[in-house]
Amino acid sequence: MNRKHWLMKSEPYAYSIDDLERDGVTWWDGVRNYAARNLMRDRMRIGDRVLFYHSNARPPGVVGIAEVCRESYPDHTQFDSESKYFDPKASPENPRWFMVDVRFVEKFPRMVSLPEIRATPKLADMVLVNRSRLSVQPVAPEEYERIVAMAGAADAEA
DNA sequence: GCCAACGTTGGC
DNA sequence: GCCAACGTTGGC
Repeated sequence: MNRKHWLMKSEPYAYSIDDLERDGVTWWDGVRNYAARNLMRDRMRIGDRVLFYHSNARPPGVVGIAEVCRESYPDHTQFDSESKYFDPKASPENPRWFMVDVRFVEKFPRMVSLPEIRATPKLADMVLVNRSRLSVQPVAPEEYERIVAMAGAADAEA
């Protein structure tokens, strides 16, 4: 299977891995960055694995795994004038922002923190380390497997 | 709470 | 199309 790997950031105060475990599935609304949008819209496929990252946490880090379970469709919050994600330039006929759905796979036995990731030479090329602001980003297969191993998790690919 | 990095907007 | 001003992300 040609599964790809991603990392998606969420502030745990807004939506945490525990929220995803409770909900089972969630839509990934609110992405308003073109590079991140393009990855969701054009590249993400059902079955791709997602490292779930808690940003703005102390410490920040990867806390679990999710899986893409619905491919890109318009993010409805762009049409909602009450939403903080409202985009007046978007319309249902001409949507600008897209999202995917992700399904809970597992919560790690322990977080793999950003300081640990930075301290791991084989993770030095991660987008996370080099382009800190991208909230949806690709992860190399070997990076994914290393982080799963560092978390003491069962092999999520098995 | 600060602020560096960097993405976006808009005037020209 | 450039680039200055501005806004946001996110680590610390």
